[in-house]
Amino acid sequence: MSARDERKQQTRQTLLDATLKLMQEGRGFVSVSLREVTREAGVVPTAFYRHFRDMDELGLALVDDVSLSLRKMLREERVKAKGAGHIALQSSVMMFLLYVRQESQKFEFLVRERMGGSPKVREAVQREIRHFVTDLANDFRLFPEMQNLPSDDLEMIADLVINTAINWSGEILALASDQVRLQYELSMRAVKQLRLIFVGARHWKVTEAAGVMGTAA
Amino acid sequence: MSARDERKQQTRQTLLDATLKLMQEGRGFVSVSLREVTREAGVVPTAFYRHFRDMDELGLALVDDVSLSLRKMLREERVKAKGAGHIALQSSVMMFLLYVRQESQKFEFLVRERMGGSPKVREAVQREIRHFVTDLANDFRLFPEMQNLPSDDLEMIADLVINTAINWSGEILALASDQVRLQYELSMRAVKQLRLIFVGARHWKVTEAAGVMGTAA
DNA sequence: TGTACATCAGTGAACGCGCGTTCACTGATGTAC
DNA sequence: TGTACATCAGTGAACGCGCGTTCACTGATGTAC
Repeated sequence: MSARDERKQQTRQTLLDATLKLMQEGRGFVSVSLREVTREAGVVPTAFYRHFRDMDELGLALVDDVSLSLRKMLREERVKAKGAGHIALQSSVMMFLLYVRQESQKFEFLVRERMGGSPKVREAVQREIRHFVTDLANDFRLFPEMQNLPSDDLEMIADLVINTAINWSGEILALASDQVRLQYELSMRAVKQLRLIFVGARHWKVTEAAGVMGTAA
Repeated sequence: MSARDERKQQTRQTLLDATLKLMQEGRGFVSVSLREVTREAGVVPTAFYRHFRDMDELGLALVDDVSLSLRKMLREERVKAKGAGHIALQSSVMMFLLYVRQESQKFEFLVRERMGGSPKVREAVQREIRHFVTDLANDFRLFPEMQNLPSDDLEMIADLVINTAINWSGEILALASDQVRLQYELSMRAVKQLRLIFVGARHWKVTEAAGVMGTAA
């Protein structure tokens, strides 16, 4: 890659970073303007078109960027888990929530744009999330307790786990960094929720056919 | 209420309905302009100020409006469940999803603005959702299987159920009305997920202290 | 290696447009006597 | 009941502003010989 190409990539990255920064205070992607992005990035508005056709194209690039670094994180966790020979739920959840706060811009983007105002970006985010679900369902096959569940059920459980984790992310990002007490309580609840799901999974086959829950007094 | 007041309320409702209609195609609340709303409602832009200080105030009114009609629906379901003496998970989930599709504008608003671009509206939506969680946790006390769980755990489970249901809502609204097959599959998965949560809840106390899940090969 | 030309990332002026908000207004409805 | 005045929901013109996009440009970097 030539020096010119390198500087072009650098500017491109600056535009992506500028967008995430502008969204940091809770603004949605669609409400960030092309001119704001270039202003934040320190280039003239027309320079934008050297990199993206419009804001939607930048949004799709952002989805790629963000989900790439998330996949990297998950791969490392997976390697660690294999090394340890088991998954420690509590520490996994804690690690995850710390990572969310550390990479808050990226998670805020994903969480917000999952249901966000740009249809194209929204679809791209949902596609990536579905990918994460499939990956997790595959990981479940390594768990002895889950090995004998049908693929459908593994997907169903993975979907529940991923969506629940996205929820935690949204909630922890809504807390200020000095609300330590609330952050702790959220973490504890998150651990319990994941544990509950796994308890449900462990007892799944036996009760699958039951269709009624409880009888009121 | 005088005839003038009545017509004022009518116009106000027209503005609220116009906003929901404009958001129908997947647009976020913040991207809907004051002028668009008045245009859709058939009044002049300045008439807006007779009803709301700005769009955020209209947004908060919309949250009230929407959560009021949701609460009404839930109250009716609750009465039915008490009458029947039990909760049938499958039919409850099916009813819920049908209701989501029937009241799609309202649910789309809630689901989108839960993490949406207007901080004030977002906080109001999250407050309402927290309210739903508390209500559901109270309902759980009527279930014999759950009566002996501490309040904390009931809240934790209610939170998981509500957030999961919001997820279903978002997903079913993303499907076109002719994607019947996908809607059916989503419904089946939803029933299973709720059942899994309840299975987890039934076996909760016993395993609460466990901290490790599985052992890899 | 040195030169002449091509490429192209970023510039800067200009445009038309929809926006939120102000202001003075109109005329139907409500109120006091 | 009839009249005179007050209220106020909705009107219409006007404003300044930031927006996305166009265009012709500049000058540093890359390429061919």
